[in-house]
Amino acid sequence: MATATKKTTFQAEVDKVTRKLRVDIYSGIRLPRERLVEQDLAKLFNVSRMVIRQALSQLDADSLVTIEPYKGAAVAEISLKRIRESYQIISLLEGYAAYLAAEHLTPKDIKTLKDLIKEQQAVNVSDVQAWQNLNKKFHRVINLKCGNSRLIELIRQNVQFTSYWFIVLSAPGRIPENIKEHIKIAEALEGKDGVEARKVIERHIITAAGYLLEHLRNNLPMGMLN
Amino acid sequence: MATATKKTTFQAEVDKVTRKLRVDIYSGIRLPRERLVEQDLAKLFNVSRMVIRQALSQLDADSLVTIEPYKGAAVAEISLKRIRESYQIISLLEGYAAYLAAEHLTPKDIKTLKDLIKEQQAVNVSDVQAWQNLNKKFHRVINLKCGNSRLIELIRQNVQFTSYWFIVLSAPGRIPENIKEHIKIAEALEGKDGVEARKVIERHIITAAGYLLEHLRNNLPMGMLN
DNA sequence: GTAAATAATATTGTAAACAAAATTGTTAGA
DNA sequence: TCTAACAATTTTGTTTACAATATTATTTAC
Repeated sequence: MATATKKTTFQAEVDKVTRKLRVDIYSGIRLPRERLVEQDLAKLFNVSRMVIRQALSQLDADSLVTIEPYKGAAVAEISLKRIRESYQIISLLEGYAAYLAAEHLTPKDIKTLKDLIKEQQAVNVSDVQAWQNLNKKFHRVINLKCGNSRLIELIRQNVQFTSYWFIVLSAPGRIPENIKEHIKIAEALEGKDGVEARKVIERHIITAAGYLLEHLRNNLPMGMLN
Repeated sequence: MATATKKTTFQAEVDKVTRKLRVDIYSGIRLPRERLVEQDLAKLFNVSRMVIRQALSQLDADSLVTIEPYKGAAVAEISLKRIRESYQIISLLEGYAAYLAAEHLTPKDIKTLKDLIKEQQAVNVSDVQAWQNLNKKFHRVINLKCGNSRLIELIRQNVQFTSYWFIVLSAPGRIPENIKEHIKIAEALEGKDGVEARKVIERHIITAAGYLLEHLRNNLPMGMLN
């Protein structure tokens, strides 16, 4: 699967189901502890039970669901500890990617970053989805130029995490500050100052995580976060 | 699987086969491009074909084998690019782990590190396996104290890579230098200087990777590395 | 003899049948 | 009414049989 280029129809179905379930979990349509019964899902998606089993197994590997023998799959719970750890890792990986990318980014890339910042400034504060997309695009432009394909893959895997509904919903208050930091990052990269870009990105992400955790502590019901 | 605590006998068999195949590949008993035919392996290990399928699928996720639809599994090839990228990531992760661990390491941990260094100094230069083990132990003591369980898991996954036979075999020449660097790392950590420990570890690993790549370029037959 | 076409075989992919375990429901006894 | 034992049902786990595809061998036409 890691390198698979061709796909069988079975694998295509698995991918489709996996993606759909992933989105459902990230967007809060399926909540933590909700049971995921194979036969039900098979009927729902009109696929064989083996497709569902495979999909659930993948989501388990992503820590999005938990599987217990003879008990089945359930949407995984989320802990503050887990969130803290993930953001720490993301800041490390993205900071380093920016450091590496500084040498590879073309004037055209810098232009793209600046354009994205303009778009971000034009976003309505209440449109968290739009902000989320532009934020991801900004970081992706940088990450993709780091020159280390495995690092790119690692970032991709870890960054998915930030699509969780409770994280997206926590964004609005800090959008202006985030944009200011994006400007600093773009400036550092334009000057090919990888060390500075790294510093700013690491602080950027850790700061965001700090506010996020504070917000979650205050606003999410006990039991939601285990 | 990620969180699975209890295991069914089927899963136990899968794990066993996976481990065995992994060791065989890392140790060079099974070489790149070698086909892994399900039925043959099933007979060899005295397990059902599905056990083998599952095991191969896991190894595929680890990039140790490649699977193509209706063609089957084969031991994955290794590229210099892949090696370079992996070491870059390991240096990043372990450097950061050391930075974090500096605050958590106890005097007892420091003692353990110093004892390991003494053991390393006593190792016979030709006993690469012994050196490899002591080297891994040294780094593990530090990593385990970083306080971020996901980072520990990430390191565990990426570090496995260094068990490849051609990497282990490349070690002997640089053992003394490595020990000197270990001493510097232990000193930095004893002084709770996380920033310094990080710097030394990053340089330590990148330097080792540089020599390794040079060595491989000169000593491995073309076609071995794709 | 060579190359294309076709058959035979080997190998992987998938679904469906069956087995094992957990969960729920029911009954019987106190 | 409560609990313990047991039966019924649901759900997951695994094997097995078969289908799909690729590979190799064989035949046939030139």
